[in-house]
Amino acid sequence: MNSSGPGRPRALSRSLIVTAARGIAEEEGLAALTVRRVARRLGTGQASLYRHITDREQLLGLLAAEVAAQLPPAAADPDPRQRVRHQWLAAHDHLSRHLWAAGILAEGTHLPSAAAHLTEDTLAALAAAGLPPDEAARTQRVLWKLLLGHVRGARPSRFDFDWALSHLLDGVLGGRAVTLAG
Amino acid sequence: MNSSGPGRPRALSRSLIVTAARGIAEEEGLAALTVRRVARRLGTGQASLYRHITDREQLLGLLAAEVAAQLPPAAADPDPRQRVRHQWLAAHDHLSRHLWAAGILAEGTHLPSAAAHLTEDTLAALAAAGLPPDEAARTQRVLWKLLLGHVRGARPSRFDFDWALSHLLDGVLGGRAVTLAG
DNA sequence: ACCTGAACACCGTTCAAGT
DNA sequence: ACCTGAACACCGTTCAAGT
Repeated sequence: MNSSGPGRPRALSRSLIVTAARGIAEEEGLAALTVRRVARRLGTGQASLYRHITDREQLLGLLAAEVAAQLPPAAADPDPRQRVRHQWLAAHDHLSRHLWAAGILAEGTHLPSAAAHLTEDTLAALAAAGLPPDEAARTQRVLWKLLLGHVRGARPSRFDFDWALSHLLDGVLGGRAVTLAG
Repeated sequence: MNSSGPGRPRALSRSLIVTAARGIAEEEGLAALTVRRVARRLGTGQASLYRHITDREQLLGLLAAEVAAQLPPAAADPDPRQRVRHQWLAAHDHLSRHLWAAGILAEGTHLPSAAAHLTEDTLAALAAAGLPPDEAARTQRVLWKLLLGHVRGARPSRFDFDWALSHLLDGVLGGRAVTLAG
């Protein structure tokens, strides 16, 4: 019984707002996510939200950070190339399930920091595959752009993404062997 | 002297609307491009525009088609791989100069048809490089996604795009030699 | 001291009233 | 017959008035 008692009219909080906003985004997309709709869903006046968030932009950032934090962990494949491939395919699938968040993540200046574990896992795997740090960093940036390019906009294709991902890794890692000794 | 005489108050047309709209988009971005702003720039009532366009969405489509039609022609390099690379680098530069159009092109269902010559040039070059038609078509789709992914959103890098483009072409064309005889 | 209704300055689009 | 002012149903955000 976690229903609020009759003497406890409402307890608005940032996390309640984020949850309500995410519900709208998941159900009806980003365009339907208006401040007024969130307030209506929570049974509050629209002005009340501004006690807990500074503006709509910040709210979108919070939502995108949540989705980014739920990006999949590293795959278990012993081959680092396949480890990268599988983690990014899983990332593709995750973002495909939350398409509304892709646009926010793409504009975000510092938001990919919420996807820090994906970045770190990728850099580690690419290093294990013998790629120098600067090329690994560039590859990681490019994978991110490739993923967002595939997931946003019309006619997304998981197959095309996998194909591009594989060929890009082939091109980058080339004939590079997984050398166990330095 | 092409100033309108005093007895000729206005002659609104679709192309006048598109020109005015593009001016606003180039100067202040897509967010500033409102139907009312276009009307104000033309000295008309906002309702009058709807005699020549069906809605804002259609207007955006017309603008994006214009930008797509101005994508650069094929480069002159004798090596098909370099021909593809240089045409897509030029396409990157063109779209970078008209960033506001990238988003519209990305959503567009049929709009890439306005970029038909880029598609055709690329398919021809990839065929000349020995790629079978289905792989060439996939490569072309992926290049488009890669370009839009790079150009939209934060921190675009021409260098990263070139790097990804080159490595992708390497991965796709592999050791494939340019065979002159079937 | 805290909350929020009503207002402000915008949107895209429609339609009845004007010429 | 053609054009368009004013209205409608929305926005995000602010602030003065209410408890």
